[in-house]
Amino acid sequence: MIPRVPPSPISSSSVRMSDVARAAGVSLVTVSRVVNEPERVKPDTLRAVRSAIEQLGYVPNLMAGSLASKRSRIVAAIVPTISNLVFSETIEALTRTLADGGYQLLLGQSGYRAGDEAALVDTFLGRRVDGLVLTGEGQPPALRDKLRRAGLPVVQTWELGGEAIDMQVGFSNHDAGRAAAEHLIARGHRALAFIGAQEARSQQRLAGFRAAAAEHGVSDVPAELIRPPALIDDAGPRLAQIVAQRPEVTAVFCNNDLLAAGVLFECRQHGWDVPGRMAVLGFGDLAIARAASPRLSTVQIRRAEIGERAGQMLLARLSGENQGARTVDIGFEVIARAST
Amino acid sequence: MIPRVPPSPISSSSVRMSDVARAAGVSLVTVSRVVNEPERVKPDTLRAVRSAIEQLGYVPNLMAGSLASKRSRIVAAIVPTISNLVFSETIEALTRTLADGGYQLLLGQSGYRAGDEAALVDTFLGRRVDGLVLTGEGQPPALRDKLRRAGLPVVQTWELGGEAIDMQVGFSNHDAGRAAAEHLIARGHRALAFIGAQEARSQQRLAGFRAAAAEHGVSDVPAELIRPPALIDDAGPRLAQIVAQRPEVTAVFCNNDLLAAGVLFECRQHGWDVPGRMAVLGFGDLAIARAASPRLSTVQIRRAEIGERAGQMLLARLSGENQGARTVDIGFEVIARAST
DNA sequence: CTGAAAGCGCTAACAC
DNA sequence: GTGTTAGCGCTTTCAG
Repeated sequence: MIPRVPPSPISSSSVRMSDVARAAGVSLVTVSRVVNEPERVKPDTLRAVRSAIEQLGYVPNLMAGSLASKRSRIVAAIVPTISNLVFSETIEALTRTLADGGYQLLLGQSGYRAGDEAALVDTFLGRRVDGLVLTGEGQPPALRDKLRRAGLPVVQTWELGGEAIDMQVGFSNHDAGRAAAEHLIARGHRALAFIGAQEARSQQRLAGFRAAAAEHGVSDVPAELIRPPALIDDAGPRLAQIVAQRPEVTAVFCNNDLLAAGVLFECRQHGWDVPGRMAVLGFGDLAIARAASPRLSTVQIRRAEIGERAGQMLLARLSGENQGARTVDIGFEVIARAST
Repeated sequence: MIPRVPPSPISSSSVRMSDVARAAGVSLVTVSRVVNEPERVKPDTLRAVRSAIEQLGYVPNLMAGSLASKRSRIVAAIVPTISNLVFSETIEALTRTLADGGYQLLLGQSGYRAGDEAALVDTFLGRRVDGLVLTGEGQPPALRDKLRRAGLPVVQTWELGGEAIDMQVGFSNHDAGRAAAEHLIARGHRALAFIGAQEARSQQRLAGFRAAAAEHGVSDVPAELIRPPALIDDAGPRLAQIVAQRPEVTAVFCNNDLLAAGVLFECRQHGWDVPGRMAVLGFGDLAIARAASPRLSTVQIRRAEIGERAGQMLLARLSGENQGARTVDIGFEVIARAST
């Protein structure tokens, strides 16, 4: 028996719109309409074309479509690193929101290096992405200008303030730092310390933390700044160092919950009671904060909401709406649990 | 004084290659060469064209380039979710490796739903991505066929076995599960339990775990399977449940280190000594394993290496090399620390 | 509701 | 080394 050719569609990369048109006995334009605006095609034609598409295994070339329509349906996002829960949850929500709106996400990682961010922006502009999501608000002026001239919707996330390039969704890291200090001081602590990262937003929080502390007469707040990426296993040694140099410290504000968990473990290692000997305040309200023992007090940031709102703002603009808010403050909330 | 027009480049989206050509007094093709193969252009011309590019603020339209050259320089990756450290570190390494090779990463999240994965693949094929990275090896036959017909390089990650679509880089989850059981049994444990996720790879590990246990006469291994996403705060309650129903259990294998950390915290809550009352074995060797107290024994997976190797395999293929390995086993290693 | 013509901005041959 | 000629596969007018 002669083996028959399997009834499989031709390789997708070789079937073009015109092939479908011929097979369905319509013009190419009609096929385009079936794909993009099916409601404007007569049901009979629609059915015929769709069956041809099916039969041939046609996959529209979105690249060609983008070139012709000047809309790529791609949005790019740049984060310092994706392997930080803090950003990955934002990106997850953003990806989901965009996907629901028919957009895909091109991902870029700056690795906390400004030069890389600029280079990525160039590539993305070259790809004619329809929108851009950035992390932070500290882009160099040249970059800001370039983006404004490019005229595409841009959302800056995770920090408010500065002069927005276009739109912003985030919160005040400075205020969050203030709130952290006030929480610890309200609990009676006067000797505070800070563990964070050598990175803009963390340093904003430190500034706020110190400012609020100073207002209560606590003027000397030691800080340990870890060079990114700040991993959980950096936290323990840093705490040990703080305690060695400043044994009077009774409360530490950690710039994310993972670091705080590291501090919790370190305390356990030394047998220091938390919060008796050392109060620990985290940042972010990651799942680990709720699971830790003792339960971790923390500054809650609704990370997914940042991604969602950023996606919605972008989608709104891309669909022609122009009156939406340009700045969204999603705020933060100090959650008191057992560790402070 | 009449305010002069600022010396800023025209909006990037309006300058075309032909504009640069005119400004530099060369043909359009020469500009294209300056952009893509500068070594084939005479230094003088090069300089002239580059200065014109600079002056006009020209940003090449990669979309048009892709259409003409049939290479998008985009690779797509699909993971269940990016907000799981286990995948995000792989994606981070992949993104970096690809970026160094001049490729960008389009990100898709399947949310552990097979249907979403298939839909994403369609979109990505439509965008004519040059390569594809998938998680796992359990794609439905229709999808596998479609991908093979599409003829683009595909790397499946995080699991070995099955019939590869094209290339694979990962390890045997079944064997990793076996190794976990053997480690615990070697430490004298006979009443084992498992906490994992309702998800293919986790279940492979469970199967291996149970198989090895059975070989040592341990035939009844209770398992708690969490519906994804399995967060750290699910772990404690599950452990509590296991202990309530099976107080004889003395060792638990958690399917990632975050869950294991949750279990550690839960033990602390109850005052159960680890590993005295309960031995805890993690999976992944995330940073938290090294920071935990007690230090967490775990099955180490080199997650970044998966992303790196996947990227390299793709880049090699995209640059025409065809003899590289199609399957890379990156293995795993049981790391004994203090928790077992 | 459907079709014909005219590109989108670039690269791939092939000449010169 | 550089230029000329044809498209890449689709969407957009604008007619009918």
